[in-house]
Amino acid sequence: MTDVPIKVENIVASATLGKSIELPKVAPALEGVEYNLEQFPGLVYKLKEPKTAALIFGSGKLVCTGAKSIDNSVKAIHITVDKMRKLDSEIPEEFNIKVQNIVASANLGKTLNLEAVALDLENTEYEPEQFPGLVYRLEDPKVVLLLFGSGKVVCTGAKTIDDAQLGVEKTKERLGELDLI
Amino acid sequence: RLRKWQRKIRISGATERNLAFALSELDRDSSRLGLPRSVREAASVVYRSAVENKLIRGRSIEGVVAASLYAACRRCNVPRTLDEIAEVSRVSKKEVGRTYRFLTRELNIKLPPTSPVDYVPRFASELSLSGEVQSKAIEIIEKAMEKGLTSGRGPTGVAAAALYIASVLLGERKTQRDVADIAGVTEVTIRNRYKELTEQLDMGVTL
DNA sequence: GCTTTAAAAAGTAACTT
DNA sequence: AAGTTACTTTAAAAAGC
Repeated sequence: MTDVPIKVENIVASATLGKSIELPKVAPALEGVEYNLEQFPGLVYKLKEPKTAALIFGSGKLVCTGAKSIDNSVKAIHITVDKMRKLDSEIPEEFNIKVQNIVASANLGKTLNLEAVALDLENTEYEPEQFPGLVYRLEDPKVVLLLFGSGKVVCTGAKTIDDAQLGVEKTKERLGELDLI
Repeated sequence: RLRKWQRKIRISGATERNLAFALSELDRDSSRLGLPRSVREAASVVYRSAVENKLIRGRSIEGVVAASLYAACRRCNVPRTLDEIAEVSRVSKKEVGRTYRFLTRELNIKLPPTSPVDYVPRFASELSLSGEVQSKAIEIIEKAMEKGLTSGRGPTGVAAAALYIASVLLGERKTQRDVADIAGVTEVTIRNRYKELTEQLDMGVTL
């Protein structure tokens, strides 16, 4: 019954369109697209709704970041690819999409004494000179959490929402076992 | 066989040359930071063990020296910030921090986060503050730590605010600007810590 | 390792007003 | 002194230097 609600803040997903793409050819279909091939090998296209950013590569692979739900990430990718297909009808209608990372935030409800957590909790890094959060690496699920003195937490590295949720719960449980919360 | 022998000589020659370079680099950084020989020695011990454990691969000697020195300063309780280390070495703050994490992990060196208390003597002497002010500042910091007022806050900012408060309380007032400059933080940070400490600890408003 | 994207947490910094 | 913007940390993919 640990039941700590988490909020998904960002989803990173990749798609493989299955066909190489001539970036200069599809670029005109994406209003406001940015591309400095000297600086970065992909096109950068920002969608307003769902508010996301897509990185499009000549290999036919694409990365979508910024969505707050898996549905929106998938939706954003399809909207972007549909526009590209208007200038390149060879782009398949169906392709694979894979969630690569999920960032979520949560509130443990109680404040934390980070110096104490740093001493007793395993696999942590805490360098307040550099960053106010304590870095906690969980092995199962394999996620990384940032713990703050306020009791707020950020969980990243999860591939599924369940893992992000589990990561937060296990962290709270472990803190409880060590009498740190 | 002769070839193998020559290679061995060449390699050990390079090893010695690298060690000599590392130690001269360490001397240069240490003197620029005004560190005592004991800290320099501690740093060379860290550096040598890094070499023995083959941790230099893929890293610059300067970077490992800087990180070793950063670690030694912390272990000897005479901390220098990553910015200060980066300033005197020719290594970026990011590189020093990254190499430091690598070394502490690989050499199983576990250092607790720098305590604001360790910055008090240095800042106080640069500000010409008395031992009474230092003691008072340390007392303030210890109370703050007990109440969890230091979690997530930069150690230099906490030390600076505590010294500022102590200097006012004991009639040796220094301006926030002077303290901020010595501690390497902004006046805004001192004010934020100052408010937090005076409000959440005892102290009546002493502004 | 770097480049580019997005987003949260909390502290600190650098500018404006 | 208040506001704003921006940078620190974490993860992950993409193609290439």
